[in-house]
Amino acid sequence: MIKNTLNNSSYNRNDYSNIHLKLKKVGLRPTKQRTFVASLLLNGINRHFTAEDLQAEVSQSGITMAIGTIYNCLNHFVKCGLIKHVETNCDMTIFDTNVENHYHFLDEETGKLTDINAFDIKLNKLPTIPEGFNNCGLDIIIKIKKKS
Amino acid sequence: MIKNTLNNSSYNRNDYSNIHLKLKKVGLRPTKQRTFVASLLLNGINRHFTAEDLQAEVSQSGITMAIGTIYNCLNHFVKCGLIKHVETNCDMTIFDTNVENHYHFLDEETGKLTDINAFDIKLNKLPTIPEGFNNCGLDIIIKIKKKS
DNA sequence: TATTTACTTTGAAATCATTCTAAACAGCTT
DNA sequence: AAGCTGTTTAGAATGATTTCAAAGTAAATA
Repeated sequence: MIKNTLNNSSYNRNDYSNIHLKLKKVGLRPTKQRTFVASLLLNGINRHFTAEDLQAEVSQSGITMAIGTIYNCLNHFVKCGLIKHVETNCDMTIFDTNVENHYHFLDEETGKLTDINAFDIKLNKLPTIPEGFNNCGLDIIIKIKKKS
Repeated sequence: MIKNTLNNSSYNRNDYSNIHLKLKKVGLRPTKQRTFVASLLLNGINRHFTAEDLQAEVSQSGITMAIGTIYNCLNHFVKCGLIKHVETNCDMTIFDTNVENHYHFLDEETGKLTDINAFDIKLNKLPTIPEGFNNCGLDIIIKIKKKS
């Protein structure tokens, strides 16, 4: 019985040099775990997901990663700007691979998020940022509910 | 030794008839606990607070309320539109007594929220709400961070 | 290449906000 | 006042996330 870890996985058969570069560029040591997660997340496809979602996806590749490592990895990615949190009050933290300006619909009943393209909302006036602070991003959530 | 509950508190010396009306109007039975919490929250002053904050405040009035009751009460108030959640990814749920349209600055480092007046943001274009759904509110959060 | 150092992963335990439970209690209706 | 139903309570349970110490690994040094 062979335990599937990153040591004997398909990891070693792929070329991850571009991902290694991305990780190094933000100051993260490109471990196998981070590299594999980055290969799933940083491929240009926009996604919303939870830590648990990601663990399941990793698992489907025949690879085992501790949930603590998943969180550790995602938190580092957020801190380095590779992904971001969506500001919602949901019971689980939702991550977003799209770090560009864009917004969300939030189905209040199911918690499901849907993207809103940046050009579908036009902001003609914004408040002055408080003295001594920098603007770090704008989150807009339009809460919706199925008509009954 | 007298245990301070709502039974022997200042509750009974006040006139809560207007609060009772507010609660009845939204279909909530005006229990002593709800009435007292409503007297703290529904006085026209805009506040952000957590369940724990509220429990501390109740406690300072010499009154004991179980944390479960605090949550139960706040959740009912939200469901009835007396208060609302702020959509943030903070570790604790933040409630808001201001149910009118308005927005927030969020200090990413401290988690502190500050109000933005509705007229300080001008939205000139909004996306179409998905078919079969109703718009239930717009949350805007401007994340800020102290200049270093 | 071998050694060292610092950082990372692991699995399990701990934390902590929130919800649940069952019994006691309190509004409301008759 | 009786009875019905919804509410409060304290404490247990839940569940997402973090922490821990030990083992492992990338990178730096020699």
